This record gives sequence, C-alpha cells and structure tokens, in this order.
Amino acid sequence: MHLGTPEQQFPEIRELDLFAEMEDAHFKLLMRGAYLQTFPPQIELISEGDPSDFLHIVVSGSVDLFSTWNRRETSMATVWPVSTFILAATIKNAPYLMSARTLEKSRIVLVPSQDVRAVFDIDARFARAIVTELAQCYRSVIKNTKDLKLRTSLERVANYLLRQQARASGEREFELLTEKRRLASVLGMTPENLSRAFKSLQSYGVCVTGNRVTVGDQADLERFAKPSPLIDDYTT
Amino acid sequence: MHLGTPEQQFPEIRELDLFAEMEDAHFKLLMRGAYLQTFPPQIELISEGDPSDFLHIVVSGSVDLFSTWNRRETSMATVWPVSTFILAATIKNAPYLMSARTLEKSRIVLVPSQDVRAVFDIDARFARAIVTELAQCYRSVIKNTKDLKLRTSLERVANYLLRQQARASGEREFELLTEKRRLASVLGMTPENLSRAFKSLQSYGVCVTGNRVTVGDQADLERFAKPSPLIDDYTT
DNA sequence: TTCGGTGCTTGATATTTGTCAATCGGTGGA
DNA sequence: TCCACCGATTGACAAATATCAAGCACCGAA
Repeated sequence: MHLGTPEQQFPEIRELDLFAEMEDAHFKLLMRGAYLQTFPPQIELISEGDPSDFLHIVVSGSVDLFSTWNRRETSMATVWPVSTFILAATIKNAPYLMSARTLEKSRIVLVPSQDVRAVFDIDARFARAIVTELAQCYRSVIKNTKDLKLRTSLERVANYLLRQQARASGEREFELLTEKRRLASVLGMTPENLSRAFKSLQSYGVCVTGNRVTVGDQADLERFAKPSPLIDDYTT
Repeated sequence: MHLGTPEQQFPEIRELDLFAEMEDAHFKLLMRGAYLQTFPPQIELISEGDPSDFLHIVVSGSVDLFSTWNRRETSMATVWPVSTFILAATIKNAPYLMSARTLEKSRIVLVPSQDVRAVFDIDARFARAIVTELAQCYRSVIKNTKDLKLRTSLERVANYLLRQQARASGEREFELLTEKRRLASVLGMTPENLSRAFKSLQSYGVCVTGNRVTVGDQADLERFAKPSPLIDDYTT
C-alpha cells in the first residue's frame, strides 16, 4: 500500500525530535522501506514476545501499550500522535515486552527495525536523538515505578488529576482523555476503586462527572497529593 | 586523590560493554577527568533532585538505588560491580531521579558527565554502546513494572527466588545476597510480609533459613510462580 | 562471657484493595 | 421510540497487605 512515501504525507514525522536533526539522505533511506497503514479500533498491532521487526510511529489516533501474565492484563501507557513506540526493542533487536492495540482508528508508520539500526550506525545526530529519546523513556518508567511503589491508589489518582490539569494549561475544568477503566489499569487499580477514589477526592474539591473534571481548590488538592517534579513532571 | 588514573588501577572498566569498543584516545580522555574514590558503608553518594555531575561506576562493593516521597522510602535496585549507574540522567543532563548509597565499603569511579556527553558526540562506537545500555536499562524497568502490576507479592517472591536460583547456576541451594528488609522493599512489600511469604512458600518446597535458600522441588515452585522470560529474564 | 543493638519473625489488628453482584445511565441501532 | 448493550457506579463482602507490638536470634563490643 505505497501511496506516496509516508514522509510526503506526514511531514510532521520529519519534525519529530527523533528525526529532526538527521541528514536528509538518511531520513529518505529510512522512509524508503517504511509504509503507512490505517488500522480500525481495537486492532492488536503487536504482541509481546514477537520479534521487533518495525519501529512504529503513531501519526493519528492513539495506541494502548499493555501486558499480560497469567490471564491478567495491565495497561502500561498510551501513545499519542506524533510519537514512536517500542524503540528499545528495535534497538536491541529483542522481543517486544508489551503488546499494542489501537484505541481508535489510527494511522501508523512502520519503519523496518534493521533500517533504524543501520542508519543509527552512520548518522551521529540520529544516534544522539535516539539516546535522548531512550533516556527520556527510561526516566518516565522510573517515575512511574516511584508512583506505584511510594503512593496509595488514592494518591496516584490525585496526582494524575493534577498532571492532567497542568496539561490543560492549568484550567479548573478539563476532560479525561482516557476511558475510565483503562485509566484505572494504567494507575494500577480496579475500575471500581477508581470510582471510589473520585468520590473520596470530593472532600478536596474535586468533581468528576463523565469525562468532565473540575478541580475546585487546586491548593487543597495539592496539599493532599503532594506532587513532586521527580515523579510527576514528565518533561524532564 | 589521583593515585594513578582509575583505568590503570581497574582495567575491568575498559572491559565494560559501555567502554569496550570505543577508541583508546577517547577512553583516555574520559579517564583523564575521572577519579576513583573509596567510600565507607551507608554513605549517600547522590541525592535525588541533584544535578547529574558524574557518571558513576561501581568497581567494588555495592550500591543501593532508592527513592523517597512523603517520608516513605523504597529501594529501586542494587548495583553490583562492575557496572555504571545514573547513565540516563548523565545523558539528559537532568536531575537524578534516585538517590544512591553504599551498602558496604565500595570503590566508585566518577566520570564527569560533560566528558561523557562530549565523547559520545565524537565516538560512534561509544554512542552505540550507550544506546544498547540504555535500552537494556529501559527494558529492565519495564519488566519490573510488569512484575509489580501483574503479580501478587507472594508471586513476586516466588519468581525472585527462581531468578536467584538461575543466577546460582540452578543449584538447589543458594544464598540471598540482599538483606531481607531491603529485598522486601525492592519487591514492593514490607519485611513482615516477606517473612510470611517465605513461610507460605514452604508448601512448594522452599526453605529459607537465614540467607540460605533451598528450592526442594523446582518444578513445583515454577508451577506456582509461572516465570516468564518477558518479565524474569533480565539478560534480554 | 555478657550485654545491647539490630534485624528477623510472629501474632493480632487495621487498612487498603479487589471481587462479586446488582443497578444506573447513556448511546446507538432496529 | 424503544431496547439492548456496555461502561460506570454502588454496596456488601473477601482477600491482600500494612501496621503495631512483642519476642527471638544473632553478632559485635565491652
């Protein structure tokens, strides 16, 4: 399904931190073997354990990264456009540790892993970008681990709301972008307990109706949540 | 305290995956600004939030990486010789996300972060090695997250024992290398519950006395623990 | 050897979290 | 419009995990 190269259709790929600084010839080389595909919702793109044949780039839609063990499942993260996923597996040429499924109709660019590794070896700027990206991912997972191990589920929910509020430019009112039961899984709890958590947070001025969240008294919520840049600031 | 360069005293540093392939001149450049220091036990080497001035290499002894929040503390990992830690912070030139303390008398090589970044830019093999190392670290943390979110504490303990057994070449009997209360923290549980977990695992043929562990029936323990390479194999 | 300290273990209890079942409420299709 | 479905919510209960307090065992120093 090559209808023009992916890069012609999606110049924002070129703007991604990962590709922005690399040489034109090398970018073309990467895109030559790449292809763009559109997937319906709820399609499993990759399964954990599979060999990592492609680096994936979400161009539109959104993707859920999840893992299973012993008939249990947990959501690990959500990938929004425009960004990549399973970079580490690609680099190491190792099996995927997570599965991925589309949450909605999504367009994904697939870049052959061996091309990524080949270009990595000849383009220092690209190598530099990959390292920065990987370091960023690593630090995000560490923050997530701290969140899980140091906080109760109620504290995790409170801090999640504060992060989402910051993302919405600090507005008192904003939307949850995630289905609640998946949010619960991301936060390491059950949907039932997420419901109860929202209710508990009413005493700190939080009101959740449907996807609409209102933070009545941010200072009060922060007094309870005690957000820390070393856990909650995903930009550094 | 420059008593000969660190690399003269510890040739195994040069053998580290991270440094093995790089050019001699560049390695010398890194070591020129580095220094070796000996620390007594229980010394806090770095504190989370501090700027990342040095890449650390544990040459002997061992180091505990831990984090705190709201008067709670959790052990994130243990670093054994010979390996590095806080590579990601060094690369990103961002504050440490974890604190580090010596567990015993330890010798540590400190390499100025800016030297690491400078050499990274001029030595493609070094860059390659850093990426591989970071990808490895990332994948380890993901596995740890899966362990925490998908398993109960009893299952985590069971799988930990199987991993340690594998590390001890599969011997029926082996030693715990970690103080139990720190192990509990690493596994995300209290020391009391670790004790009770060991007792529960007696019904699967596990016997723990002091630091001595005996796995009476490995197949039986595995039937309960259900180890998975996508969580428990830290080599891939 | 004895003493004090420290870490481990144990039991009782409290808290947190998960499970199950029923109900509510919105949405989309017949 | 109505109905069926699915996710969210609620309550009752169960399981997992943490906390607290006491006792035990080992180890090093006096």
